[in-house]
Amino acid sequence: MAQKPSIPKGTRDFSPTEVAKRNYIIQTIKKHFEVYGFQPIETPSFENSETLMGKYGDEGDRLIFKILNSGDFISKVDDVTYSSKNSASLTPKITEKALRYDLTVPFARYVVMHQNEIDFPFKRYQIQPVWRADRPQKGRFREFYQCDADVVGAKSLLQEVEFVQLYDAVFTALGLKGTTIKINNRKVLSGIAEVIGAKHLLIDFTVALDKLDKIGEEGVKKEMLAKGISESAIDKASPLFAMSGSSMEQLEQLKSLLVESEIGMAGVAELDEITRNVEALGLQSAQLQLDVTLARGLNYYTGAIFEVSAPEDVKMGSIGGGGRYDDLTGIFGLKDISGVGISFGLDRIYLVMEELNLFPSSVSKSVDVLCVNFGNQESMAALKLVNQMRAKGIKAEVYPTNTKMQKQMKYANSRNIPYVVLIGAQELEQEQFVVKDMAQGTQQTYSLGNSEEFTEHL
RNA sequence: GUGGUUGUAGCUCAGCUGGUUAGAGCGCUGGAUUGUGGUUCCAGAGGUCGCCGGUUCGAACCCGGUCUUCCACCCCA
Repeated sequence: MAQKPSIPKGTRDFSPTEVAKRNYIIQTIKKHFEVYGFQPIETPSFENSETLMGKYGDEGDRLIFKILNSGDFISKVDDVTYSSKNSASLTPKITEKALRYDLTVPFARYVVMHQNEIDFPFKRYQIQPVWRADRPQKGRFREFYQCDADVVGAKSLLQEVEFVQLYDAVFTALGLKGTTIKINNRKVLSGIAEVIGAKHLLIDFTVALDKLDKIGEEGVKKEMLAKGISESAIDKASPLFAMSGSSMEQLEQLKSLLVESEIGMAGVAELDEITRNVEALGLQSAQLQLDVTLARGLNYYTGAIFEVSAPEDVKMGSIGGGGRYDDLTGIFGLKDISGVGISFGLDRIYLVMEELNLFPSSVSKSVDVLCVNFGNQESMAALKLVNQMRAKGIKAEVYPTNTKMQKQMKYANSRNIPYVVLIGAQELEQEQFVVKDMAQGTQQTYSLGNSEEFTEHL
């Protein structure tokens, strides 16, 4: 019995047009990564479980796809664990491998393993799929691509400035205007937690603060209370809810709030330097915005935190994120290596560009030239011409069968082919070929012996 | 992982309180047009109503389960 085919939830097939559009984004990102001096690496799709587990928090562990061991794995489990029916204790005994959850942790592992071959500072980029056992939504998949660029082994804040410029350069090149690059600093968040006396509740505090734009001031306060943050502490933090004005103005407000906190002031100083330098260099189409409520990736970020949101009129989560992590490689035994990086969410950028109609029509063009097939003799002449064009790198093909012209023209039209070449009996006799410009509807005749006359315009 | 939502032709969607052969637009195929697509006209093909089970004389419609989509939470690209 034939089964109805399907693919797992949260995964997708990509048609030729979709692949072309995805490649267009990838090529643009790749080009800029390389222009900025990053070098590509690739890592395996799956890692040893212990490399990934525990690096993304409890929530992260739950979302990691585990790979079942091969062979008779269940007989190797001891009876106590087996009969406990406890997933948490059974899982590590039957799954030694897991699918990559992001590109940053595998990169940290890579750096530690190859530390003796690497020239620091090491600037690498990596464009590969990652997997998360999340419940899918719009713009949220179980298999998706991340495009990461990171620098390890350099503490200078110049890197942060460059990453902001890199974001701006890529989004400008893609024609994606009006993106907002939000920036914050983990040290500022630590400072605030310290000043209000909730140092031990930093994560709870920041996770709640992060929701300000979503659930409002009252909602945030309520959540903080629920997490055990005292009312007086929340009161002290209240200036945060009313932060406004330019980045510089907000920094001034932060300075007065954080005078007592050494770490907080260090964060303010970093933000100050980064924003000043970005402002001095200027951005083309993106906007840099200080956002003290931004609190992503706290499991490893230690300094700057970035998040990019799509233009306002598009409903989409962040299309990029990143930050500085002072000791990511520490967990793998390599101390004192600072890293900072950013990530582009290919699939979400795709959805945003599709919604805003930003893909150039040339992206989905399959070939440049299609020759109509009029029969054996004629198509041989066409093949000859096509070979000349292919030698010049022009994408050209001959329609494979001698069907009616209407059908061939329709085919060219629906495949978005800009030029159709006609070599029929008449043309063959006169050693000519006719080129129809599909967009204009115009036709022009060229000599078969002098095809350059046509091809040099392409 | 929790709560909800969606599924009808290739696509976008109609389909009355359950009632006979389930419709439209677009697309597709053929013809008007034997050397001209994108415009026009005519004709035609195409559907186990997501899947499994139940209620009923009778189910696209009601009930249960399941898969999928999307949404909120969680978290995140």
